[in-house]
Amino acid sequence: MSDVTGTASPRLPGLSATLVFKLGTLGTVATDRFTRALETFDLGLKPKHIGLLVALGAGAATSQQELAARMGVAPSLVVSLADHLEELQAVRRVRDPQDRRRQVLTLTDEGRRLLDRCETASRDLDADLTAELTDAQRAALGEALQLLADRVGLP
Amino acid sequence: MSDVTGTASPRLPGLSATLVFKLGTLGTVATDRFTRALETFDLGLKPKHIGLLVALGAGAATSQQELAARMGVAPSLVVSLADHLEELQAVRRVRDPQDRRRQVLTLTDEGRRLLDRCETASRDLDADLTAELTDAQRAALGEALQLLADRVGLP
DNA sequence: CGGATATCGTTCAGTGATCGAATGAAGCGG
DNA sequence: CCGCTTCATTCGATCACTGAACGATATCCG
Repeated sequence: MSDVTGTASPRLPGLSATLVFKLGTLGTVATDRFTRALETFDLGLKPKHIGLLVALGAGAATSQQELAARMGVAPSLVVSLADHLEELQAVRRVRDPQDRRRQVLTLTDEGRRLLDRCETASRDLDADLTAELTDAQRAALGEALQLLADRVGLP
Repeated sequence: MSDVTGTASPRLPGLSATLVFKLGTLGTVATDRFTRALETFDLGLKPKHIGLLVALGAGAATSQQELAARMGVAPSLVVSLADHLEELQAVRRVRDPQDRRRQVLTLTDEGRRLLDRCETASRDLDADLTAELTDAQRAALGEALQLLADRVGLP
């Protein structure tokens, strides 16, 4: 009966039914939980630190500029993240002999251990988060999110 | 010698294959895009403002404390968000006659219009984001995300 | 009734994350 | 050699957000 025009009252679906909205809110929740998990390590690390390690683990040794570009943050932020990670021996900072302006970052064994701990923690969070999903749903979700990530050009 | 495709260890999947990681990164992207869309409105609004409108639209008139609890932010933040939205005539602030300490917020028609604009913008972002998904995937994704949202107690 | 206590909204100062501009060292083109 | 660019770093500024203090109101209990 109601609106043939179709514009008046799409109030039931609503903004909160859109993907961007759900992704935004769930993303915050996910990041919060991961942040709390990180805090239990008691190393003063934030998600961005781990993001740096991940961006580093992907390819070979990388300059800080390159890292900043990959992560979408200011180069000056990479400095402080790398400072902290270097103190923890998770990364090594070496001047590139071919171009002595560049600081080449590489992942150390300690950094790999740290990444493993994060992976374990993340899997635990995943399990808790998806407790009410079927295996098929879990798989479909992971697949779909991966497609979105590819679409926007992420790791 | 050590890498290449031989390692059957759980190193290949990696942290970036976990849901929390994907949700975190995609959540940031989604929020960034929504933020940019909001900026085109040129009303000085941030996602949190819209979050307040959504939290408000859900139920009836609500006190600021209640809103703060729902949104998981400090009551003092609700003050400034509501200040801005009130200037834009998107919400009305009225002292509760039953309890004159409480400021009761209600969504105005202007606020509803604003929400509609946001919904339209979000649907556009959704369409772009999921351009490479099949309809079935899109549906499954929305469903799964809704289950996660329910699981963690979100709108 | 009346004083102690709790609650609501508001203000304000402080903190943390992030950025942008300025700086200095190093490379590069002519 | 000399300007021009690029890299890392430092530093000051900004923005969102919080927590503590405050005043006004409400509620409880003797």
